[in-house]
Amino acid sequence: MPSLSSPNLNMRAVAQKAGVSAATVSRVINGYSWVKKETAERVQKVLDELNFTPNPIATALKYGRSTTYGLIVPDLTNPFFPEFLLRFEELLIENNYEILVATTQGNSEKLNLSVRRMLMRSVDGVVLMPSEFETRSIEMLLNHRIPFVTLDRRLAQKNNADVSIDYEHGFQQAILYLKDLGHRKIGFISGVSGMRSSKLREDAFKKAIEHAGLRYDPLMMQYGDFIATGGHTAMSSLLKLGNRPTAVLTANDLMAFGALQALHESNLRVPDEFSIIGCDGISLGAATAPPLTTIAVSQAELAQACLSALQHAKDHAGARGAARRVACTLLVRGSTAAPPKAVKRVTKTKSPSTPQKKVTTARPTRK
Amino acid sequence: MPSLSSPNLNMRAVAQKAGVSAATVSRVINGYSWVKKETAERVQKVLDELNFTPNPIATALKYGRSTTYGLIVPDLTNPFFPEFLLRFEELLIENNYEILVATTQGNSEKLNLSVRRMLMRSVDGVVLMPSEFETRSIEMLLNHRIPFVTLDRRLAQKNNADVSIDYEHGFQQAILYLKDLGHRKIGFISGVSGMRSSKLREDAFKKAIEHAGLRYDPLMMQYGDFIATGGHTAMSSLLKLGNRPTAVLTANDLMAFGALQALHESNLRVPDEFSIIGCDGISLGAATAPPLTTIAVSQAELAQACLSALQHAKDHAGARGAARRVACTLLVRGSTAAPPKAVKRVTKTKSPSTPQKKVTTARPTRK
DNA sequence: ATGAAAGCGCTAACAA
DNA sequence: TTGTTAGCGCTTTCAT
Repeated sequence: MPSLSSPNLNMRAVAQKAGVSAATVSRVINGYSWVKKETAERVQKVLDELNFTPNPIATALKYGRSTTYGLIVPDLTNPFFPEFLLRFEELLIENNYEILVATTQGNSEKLNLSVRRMLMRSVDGVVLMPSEFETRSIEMLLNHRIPFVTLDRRLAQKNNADVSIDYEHGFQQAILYLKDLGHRKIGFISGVSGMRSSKLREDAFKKAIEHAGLRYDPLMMQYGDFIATGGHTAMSSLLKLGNRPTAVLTANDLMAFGALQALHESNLRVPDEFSIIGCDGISLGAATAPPLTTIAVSQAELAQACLSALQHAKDHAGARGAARRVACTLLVRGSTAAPPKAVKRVTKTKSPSTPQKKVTTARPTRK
Repeated sequence: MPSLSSPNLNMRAVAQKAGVSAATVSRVINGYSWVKKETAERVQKVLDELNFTPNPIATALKYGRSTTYGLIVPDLTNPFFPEFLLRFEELLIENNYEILVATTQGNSEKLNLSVRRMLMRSVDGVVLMPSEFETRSIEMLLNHRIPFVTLDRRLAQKNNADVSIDYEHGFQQAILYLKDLGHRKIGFISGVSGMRSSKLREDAFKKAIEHAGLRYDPLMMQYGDFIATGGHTAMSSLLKLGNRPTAVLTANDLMAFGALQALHESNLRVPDEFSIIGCDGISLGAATAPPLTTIAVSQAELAQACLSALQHAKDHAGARGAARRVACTLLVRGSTAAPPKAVKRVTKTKSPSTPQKKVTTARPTRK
């Protein structure tokens, strides 16, 4: 059952109706070879008339490509990934590609299984977003010469590109913004300790702190788990600190939710008494009380970068994929304000290094 | 490229290695026909050794079935749907099925397109979750004899089953629970006016109110849009009411988030001054401040119901699918408590009809 | 009980 | 410029 209107319609039928051979129809559809203009038009007319689209399954069998990309994510419960999927889908349907989604839940067995599923379905490429990798699954991809893109691995080899998020910039904006508001003691809730994706954001945080001329205090850094409960726990610890921070950044939005919750339970009012900045820019961040200020990754850009990396790989089989970077920018919503007692010390630093207007991006705050 | 370890491995290769014909290998794999036990075992050994799985694309082309189900959802931004996807995936991978996901964004053009995509890929069935349907897309499915399951349509025809959520029970639990806490004025934030899915929950609400011996007041009902902003607006309206409610139910969790936000902005403390109950039971509901009490749908059951409906359709082609019901139960977290000034009027109603203990389900509250 | 052969719908090499 | 043919990997009559 190939095409839409009629349950049975194939190239031979089209060919017959147009008075040509199936091969010619194929040529017209794929735009290859030189088909006489007249013939092409005639065929095209029938094609339109019948609203015919070649059966992708037959093409997949014959030609090798399945016009399907795989997407392997760690966790569909974190809205970041569904939101990526959404954007990725938008891009792919334009090209009549489909997506095969698989979830790993941070489980390496499941990662292997997912990769196998992808191979079995002959995907043309895979976007690999799990936080932790495993050599074996990568090797399977490599063996089968399936192009793949990783996220934030900062590592590329043959048939393999990497898209990484430029946290440095986003974190710098965030820290400068907080500093301008008067914050001096800024904490950070990282992800799982030792995880590469945590490290990246930790480093960006430290760098931004130093870049802003503030002192990095290891006590201000807590580890979480990339989900809300971890953010909650980490924030509770931070609040117990003698010399506690007045503002906290988190390595993702989910943990910021948990942090918000912990603050609420401690009767600390956000943003008046405490400021929070998340990271990711998930749309639900607009729905917290107060709405979450966050370092937002452009999902549209991310999806585009992944897709073009995959397409590039197709056209340059065997070549090492380029590393691509995607920006992230501070999105000011409602969880940030000046600290309770604004630091009175005469500001020797240059006046607002990054004026809020400039920093605020896109989406309007609801307020 | 069929199977995992070696990029090229097909049935002929297996057959050769086992000293039989491809046909026999096929028979062994599919368990059909009577293959001599000895032969079967020998083939099986080679199969295991080579870790061979038949190429699903070839099977799809030949046999018609693609071992793929389609899932069409309205909105991946509402965690309810990714969470369903998660469960559905869990179920499907066991059977070596894959999922094709499509999003409609409430757009009927996109719904049509999605159904087309499904047809083109010869899916074996479709789970249709969009809030609004369009005859055309349903007809396409019907024409092609593709089994499909709808959600909350309460309508089944040939090759088509319906799974519906038993809101009545959940809403009753919620209302009784609130009543026992002392609430008498309970509001409701519905979905988009006129939408079937809104109506269902509205009716469940009204019924529950009356069942609890309370009076249904139309002023206490506001329409939202199934996303947070709508919940926010609706809650603001409700708060402006002269005789405002002390507790509010919402038709989904996302709107409860918005409601929570509006309450926060009005400086009303939840749950001390106002109670909120959502609907859906998305996991992020545990991460709000305070954690959201909600009427939780069992996603595992829902996924299972959809799958078995689809499987049933496969085995009984042309038959009308049965209607299935999935339960939902009150999940008490932290957004509900007695109203500010507990109603002193001597309770004539029977003592706590549904004690909280019994009502509270599963997941522990963080507190 | 097993094998040979045809064919699902498409494309690419080869012929014409 | 176009048509004929073979074959992608599998399943399934039809022979044997």
